[in-house]
Amino acid sequence: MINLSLPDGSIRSFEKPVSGAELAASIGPGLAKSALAVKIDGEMRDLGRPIERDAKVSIVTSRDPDALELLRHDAAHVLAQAVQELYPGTQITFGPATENGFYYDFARAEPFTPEDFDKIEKRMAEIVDRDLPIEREVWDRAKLKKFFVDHGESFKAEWSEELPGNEEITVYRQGTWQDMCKGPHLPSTGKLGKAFKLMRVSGAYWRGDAKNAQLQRIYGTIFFSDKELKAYLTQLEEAEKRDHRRIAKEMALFHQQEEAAGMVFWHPKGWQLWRTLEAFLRKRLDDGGYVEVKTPQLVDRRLWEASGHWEKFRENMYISENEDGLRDYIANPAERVFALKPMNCPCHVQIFNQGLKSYRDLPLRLAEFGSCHRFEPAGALHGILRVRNFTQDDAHIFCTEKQIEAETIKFCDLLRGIYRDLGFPDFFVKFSDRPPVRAGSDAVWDQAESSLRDASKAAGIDLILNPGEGAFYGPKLEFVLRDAIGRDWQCGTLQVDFVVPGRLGASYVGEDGARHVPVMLHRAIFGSMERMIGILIEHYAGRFPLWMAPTQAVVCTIVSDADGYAKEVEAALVEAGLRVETDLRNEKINYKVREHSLAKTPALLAVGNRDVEARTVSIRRLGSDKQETLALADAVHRLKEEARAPQ
RNA sequence: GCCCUGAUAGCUCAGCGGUAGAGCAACCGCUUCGUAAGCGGUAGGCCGUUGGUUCAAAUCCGACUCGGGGCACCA
Repeated sequence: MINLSLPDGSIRSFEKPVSGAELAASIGPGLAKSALAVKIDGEMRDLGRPIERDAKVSIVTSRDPDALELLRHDAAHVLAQAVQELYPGTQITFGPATENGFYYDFARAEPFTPEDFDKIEKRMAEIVDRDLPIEREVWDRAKLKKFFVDHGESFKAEWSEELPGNEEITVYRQGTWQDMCKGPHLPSTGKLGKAFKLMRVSGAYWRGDAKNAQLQRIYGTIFFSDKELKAYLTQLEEAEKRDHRRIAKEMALFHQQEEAAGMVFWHPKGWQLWRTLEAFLRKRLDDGGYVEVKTPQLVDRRLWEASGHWEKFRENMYISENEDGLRDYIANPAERVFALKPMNCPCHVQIFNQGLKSYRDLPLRLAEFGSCHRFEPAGALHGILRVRNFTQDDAHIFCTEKQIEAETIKFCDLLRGIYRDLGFPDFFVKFSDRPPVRAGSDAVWDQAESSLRDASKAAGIDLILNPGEGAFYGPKLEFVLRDAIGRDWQCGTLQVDFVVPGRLGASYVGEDGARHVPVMLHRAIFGSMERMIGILIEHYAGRFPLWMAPTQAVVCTIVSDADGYAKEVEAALVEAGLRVETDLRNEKINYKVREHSLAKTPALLAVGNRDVEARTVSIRRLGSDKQETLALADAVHRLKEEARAPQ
């Protein structure tokens, strides 16, 4: 007797094992039809497999949040089948579901182009119409290897060899096509539906390694309904409209050009935004007990050798010619060679090292808006989100081991407040531990990792583990914020470093009168000014809150008779500290409203003859077509209050 | 760096073997108007660079440069 308990609490008993499909049919014909899979004690299984033991079961339909992943994985298989039918000789490799859809990686000499998509989509639809049953088979390892070798599937053959020996190896068959796969899958290709679309083709490496063969990856997405697919495509269009490069052009914030690839030419409006954010952050740092410093861009190789950067980070550094102008530092290793700083930490240690420090000086928090250069591969560059010259809102906290916890808590509080005030109430934290290439002994890493973990716990922060992703000198916390359309961006960081201070000879005199090496906490909140500005542009779609907006208000005249008064209004707003422009052009108010609205100006102040007479202004706020007429002094007062940066 | 894709006026884009096009912006007039485009005119291009095919190339082919989407890398 097998007892299966259903989500509603009822229990169904069967004489012998039943399949998920039979269970669904026993509950009702509607459910049998919409059943896609079954969850047995929370584990998703094929509908056709017998349930052999007592368990909590639930029938998975398209309403189950986990069903989408199933659908997408199946779509990847159908894609692969369609491609192999259309392009014989193409090898299959992997094809998982992803967050937004699915992909499948193929090996084929001829490139796929987006022009092939129509054909492939049609064939996929055909396979859906064939409604092929999807069957699970358990295969013997040797048979599997031979099968793949015989069928010219060298990648699959390679992979089949490496599967752990104790695992059951399953093959899923749909019609004449099959793939080695763990499953689970839908009962038949007909369940897929046709709300799918192939999105793009790109390169990918076999097993994610650039040393391996290059495969062709076809991306697609699928939903249970056309309506959801359409909504997703609309959302993509929305995201494209928010693209910071597009908005930057529209709002004249900055530009980039090939003579300085990966760097930014800030225009007046963009630089104003930068200055506003820098001032906002600087105030918080001042209040938070930091002292600001400024250190050199170009620093002798010897310092980078001492810090370990020359060894661990040199590939990413810009190396200069030496002092005498000799370019060939390889032929003249004794000559002095400089490098543009890729990080600020070694320079901050130099400041720490000036003069004898006592434990009474700790914690010492040295902050810098430090401009760093890193050589990034051309393909990695992306607008101002990924650049080669960026300005870190960097700081290094020199402290004792005992102070790590208190400093971590203090930092998390500071960061939380800043993210909230920028408009990002939600963030999460990743914990990255020791990477394969690193400096420092295992004992030091053990200590660093456990201090950081304990301190995070004390700060009330939940950590998501991110193994092997730490910096070469220490483990780190990475703060990831979520934007207005649900995308995640890694910005802040806190890194514990027991290595670099010692290497660079930092020490302080302790209570015991002996010399000790301080711990250094590397930390950033924005991460980089450039990147944060890019994120803010996309988050707000250029419609910044008043305090951030480069131009906060434009005074628009309705008739030229109001020109003199408009200048007076402008002067009053400037006097109140607002960033204002005046539009005296001989254009209709409709035209001016449209133009300044498209330019995303937060406040428009229209003045006509009535306003000249009554000393009023009519305010129209971005995003609303309502107007409000106020006495000039009231309008100035109100805007001034609202334009104040969050305190 | 690798794969796909693209490059035409300041911007957005059409043209895809036969004399280079539109809208917006710019400039010049007219228009003074109360909340998302008033009217008319003028000017603006080595069709990314470079080889080739052709009677003829923005258009077809190759190379290169740069942009975009991914991969890898990463703040």
